[in-house]
Amino acid sequence: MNKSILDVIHSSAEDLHAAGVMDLATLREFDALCLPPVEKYTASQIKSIRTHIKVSQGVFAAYLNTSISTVQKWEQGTKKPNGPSLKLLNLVAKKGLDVLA
Amino acid sequence: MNKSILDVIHSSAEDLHAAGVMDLATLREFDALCLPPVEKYTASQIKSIRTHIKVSQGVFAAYLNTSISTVQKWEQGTKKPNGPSLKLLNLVAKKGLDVLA
DNA sequence: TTTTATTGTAGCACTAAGTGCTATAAAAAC
DNA sequence: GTTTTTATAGCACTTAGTGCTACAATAAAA
Repeated sequence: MNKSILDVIHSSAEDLHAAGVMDLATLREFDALCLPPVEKYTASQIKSIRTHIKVSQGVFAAYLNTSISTVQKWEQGTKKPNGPSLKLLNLVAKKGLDVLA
Repeated sequence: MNKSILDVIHSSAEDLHAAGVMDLATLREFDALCLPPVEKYTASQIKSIRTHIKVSQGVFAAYLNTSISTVQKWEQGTKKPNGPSLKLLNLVAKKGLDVLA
């Protein structure tokens, strides 16, 4: 998956929309196709994401709006984060905690 | 919950950190306390969030990194979004879809 | 207008994530 | 050295998440 190609497609779609050739709904479809792939993380990677930010499991859980127990199980590998949780982890890993504030 | 008070606390904590009086970990604790409360949405409210953005259930699901089936059940009231999902819905409702891109 | 394709509704069934709780250990603060 | 915070480990339960199917409603194309 070449990101630059997706970027070109994306900006082209935006231009078409700006020119009135493409409606908003269709533009959104293109946007969805150009969404960055959501990475999966191992237990230790999840822990790394948190420790690099220097927050406790409790604070991390608060930002993600989940329970301490859940964060613990992610980091121990007992349970794996589901789709939306993974999305949040990706956001934090790539944009920092502040995007969730 | 008065948001302006939280804002004052938050910026005060940031100042203390900038002055070297408060360490990063403690600052984070304050940040977590000042996190905006995550609102719960009814089924129809969730649908409104999506339709206002003018995206299909499929596109919406792609942004949230969840399944179409799940979005449908949220909107039908069959199932209720869990913590992290609610967090994402709040982000979209308050900041728009682009924060997830 | 009729057909075709997309989008959304409704319900069934299953699995695993999410959650709470407890006890213990490790680390940090005092 | 003591206390407090933070993290680990495991048990038990509930329900969200997911896929699949069939059908209805809407939109697009012929």
